[in-house]
Amino acid sequence: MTAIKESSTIQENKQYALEKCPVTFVMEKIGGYWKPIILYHLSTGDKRYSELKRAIPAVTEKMLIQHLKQLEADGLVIREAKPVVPPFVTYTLSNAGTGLLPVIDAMAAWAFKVKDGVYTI
Amino acid sequence: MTAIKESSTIQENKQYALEKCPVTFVMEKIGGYWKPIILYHLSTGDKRYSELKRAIPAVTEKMLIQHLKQLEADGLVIREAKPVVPPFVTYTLSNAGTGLLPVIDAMAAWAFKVKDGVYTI
DNA sequence: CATGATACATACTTTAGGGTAAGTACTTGT
DNA sequence: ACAAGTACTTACCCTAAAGTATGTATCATG
Repeated sequence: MTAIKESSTIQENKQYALEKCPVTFVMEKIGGYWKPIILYHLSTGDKRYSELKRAIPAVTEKMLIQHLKQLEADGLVIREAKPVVPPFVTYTLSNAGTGLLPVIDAMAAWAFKVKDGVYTI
Repeated sequence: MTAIKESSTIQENKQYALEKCPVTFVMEKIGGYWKPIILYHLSTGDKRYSELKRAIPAVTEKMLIQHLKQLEADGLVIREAKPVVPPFVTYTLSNAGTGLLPVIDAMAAWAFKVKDGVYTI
């Protein structure tokens, strides 16, 4: 999690958008290149850290946990660690995370409509 | 529209996410602090450039136009200019743009659930 | 004659987020 | 004794997106 400089216009504006705009609120949670993909992989059931890593080969480990930590902090996923060695950690969608799935479906539906030329963009 | 350096990992990854993930595809279109807000203001009917400017006081003109141009390039809004002086330009949601409204509604619904404590995050 | 309103454009700066590379701790297998 | 697998962490760099500031053309009005 990168340090945030307090007092920059960009942060104030983000704050403004966050309060004024529920869409921005959602995008704060699922924005970031890998978050939707992580959410997608978790939508079919809980996964170990290493399973996610293998499922998304293009992501680096730093980005993977960074996003997992943010998702956890935002209450979208639940981390469970068994105190064994080697470590055994699983990530699961929370209720809030599961509640996002319809949103994701709506987005996917629109994307496929666009790709199928329904809208003649 | 900022110039894009081709061949950077971040661009390759964006490309990857774009192809693999319809959600990322959507967020490419409506990501950016002001785009959802602009879309929202256009959802109630077409607006002049200056009306948008006044409706969203926190946005700078550079950002406003930049996002409007991107939305236009992405086929979400339609720009219409009357050849008069002073200029008279209106922006309207296209069919594709209108098609996004259910997505936006779904996002807003989730956001309000979260804020109402439905999910106990 | 200069000010205001319209709808932009453009050069320059800042910063948040993403990426690279390397290291940590602990155990099992060879 | 050394590599491999687990789940991370940390220091540093690079860039895309956002922001600042200023300029442009045209006409109407005081």
